[in-house]
Amino acid sequence: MPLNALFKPRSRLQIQTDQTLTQHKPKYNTKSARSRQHTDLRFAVLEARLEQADLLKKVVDAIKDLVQDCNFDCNDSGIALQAMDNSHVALVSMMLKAESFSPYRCDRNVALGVNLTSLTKVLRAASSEDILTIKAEDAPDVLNLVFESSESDRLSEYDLKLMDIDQEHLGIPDTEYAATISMPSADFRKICQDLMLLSESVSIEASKDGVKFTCAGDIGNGAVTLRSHTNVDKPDLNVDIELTEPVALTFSLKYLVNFCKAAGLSKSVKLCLSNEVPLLVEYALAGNSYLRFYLAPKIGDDE
Amino acid sequence: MPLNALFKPRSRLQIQTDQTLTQHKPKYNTKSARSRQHTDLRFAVLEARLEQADLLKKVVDAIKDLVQDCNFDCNDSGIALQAMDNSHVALVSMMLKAESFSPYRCDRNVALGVNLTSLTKVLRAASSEDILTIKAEDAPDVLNLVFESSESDRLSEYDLKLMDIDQEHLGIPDTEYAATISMPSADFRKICQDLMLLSESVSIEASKDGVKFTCAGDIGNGAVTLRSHTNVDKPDLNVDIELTEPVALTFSLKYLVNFCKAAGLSKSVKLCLSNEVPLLVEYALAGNSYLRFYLAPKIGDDE
DNA sequence: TTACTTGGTT
DNA sequence: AACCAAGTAA
Repeated sequence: MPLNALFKPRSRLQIQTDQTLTQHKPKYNTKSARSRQHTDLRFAVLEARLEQADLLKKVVDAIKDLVQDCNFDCNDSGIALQAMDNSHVALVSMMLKAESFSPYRCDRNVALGVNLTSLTKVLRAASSEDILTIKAEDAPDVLNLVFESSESDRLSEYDLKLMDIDQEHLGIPDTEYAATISMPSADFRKICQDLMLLSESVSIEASKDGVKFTCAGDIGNGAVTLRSHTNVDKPDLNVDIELTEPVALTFSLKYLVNFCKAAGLSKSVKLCLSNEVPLLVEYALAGNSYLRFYLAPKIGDDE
Repeated sequence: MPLNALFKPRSRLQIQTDQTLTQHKPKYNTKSARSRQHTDLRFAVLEARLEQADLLKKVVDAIKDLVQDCNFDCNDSGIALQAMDNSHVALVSMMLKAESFSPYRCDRNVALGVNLTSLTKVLRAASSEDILTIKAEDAPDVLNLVFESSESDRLSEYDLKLMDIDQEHLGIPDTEYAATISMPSADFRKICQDLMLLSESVSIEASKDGVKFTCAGDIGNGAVTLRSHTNVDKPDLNVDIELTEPVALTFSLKYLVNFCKAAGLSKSVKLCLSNEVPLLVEYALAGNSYLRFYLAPKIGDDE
């Protein structure tokens, strides 16, 4: 079931799937071809400094296989990104709050249409320890990224061309989930990777004192059960389950494994489930920022 | 611009490019087909022992994609190799001095025409830690390579058939370069690899206190600036610039990335630039040996 | 196409 | 030193 059936598009009709699929080649903004020397002289509407370039590298790494092109929507509260994958089964929602930067300034709302493959190429040039500053002008045709090595003996500056992206924006309702599971992100990744060797889909079953991941495939069946438990010394390793009613839903493992690329961003992951509603997989980041993935459940014959 | 226009051929006219291109299939010497058992009984004109087979492996790895067949010119001072790539834009010049071997003996000048792909196959059999001895007879039709494991519990012996190679030999003039840059070879490799994702060519701009590598491509522009700095503790990481006048030249990144395969041979690399003259990329090896690459700059419309 | 080996990165 | 990616060989 596509996500659109579960989330209502906020402003426009669903994008033609064909159109989405043929958008592989970036179509860059064709405004005046300003030479890069002029960048500094124009007024930067956005300027955001990230102590660790690593954060953006990992975020983009985690979503670039789901989404090719998308807008980074910047305003004074931070940088947001929302995009569906081509098949409209998964949705990525990223929020990098202003508090995650030091400093952060955005004088005017601006949408930066970025091809994530190109952004990956640029970010590859940043070492994880580099300090990253991103800048954009008003009505920008490039995104400016500056990497400084911590010893500041190297300074790399890249201008990434931007594109106009016609983006569907879904309204994501605030949901009271029937079950909310917190668990170590590495464990969730391991479970999904292990079960994917047996089957294409996994059933996640939340009950009062545990979560059970089960799958059935040609070569056999698998089931991993985690019991909720708390260790005050290592809260990252806690398995915590909040439940209003028991839930069992089935999801595509391919997507879950994909989401798990974000495991490097946070020691802990939160899974939120309710019947008839997409699964929410949330990685909390420092400064109230987050990376969220939504995945429509498989229902009926889909399984 | 081909290198021939910048370096004068020393003794013969330029090889027909077609001829060079059709020499892909090794044409082996067709002297008497002596059986390998006799090798030991004949007088070895050349005998050179290398403590680390690794050195030769890395050298050959670094040049085998540029050059298919070439002569190893051996005399009592060492083993030299000089060859242009097929397109005559790049030139490799290797010198393994006698001091780099222990021991080294060469009683008579001898040119060993080798197919580098074949040599790679043979060297693949050597583990990096092996002791390598190469031997050749007078007027040889094979090159004899012996690998001993350092524990000397394994002894591998290979005879590589040699070929007659009609080789152009360019005279490389001693140039006073306008700029000589020493920098960590790993950094140079990283910069070239990163920028290659954006563009086919890079401009290298040397000024008094820094080097700037810039490129412009379809997805955006990139610029990496290194400031010269010295750290007595880690001289390998120094960025040092000797300059008589500022220079800015443009080069093909494909070739530079290729040269950077040699980064494993030395922690440091030297870039020498002057206007109208090929770039020299030098990896210094132990015992005054070296591996040098020359690359013709892109000029005018080439950029 | 898959598995392994090698090299690079953290 | 361990992990991850890419290239190569089967």
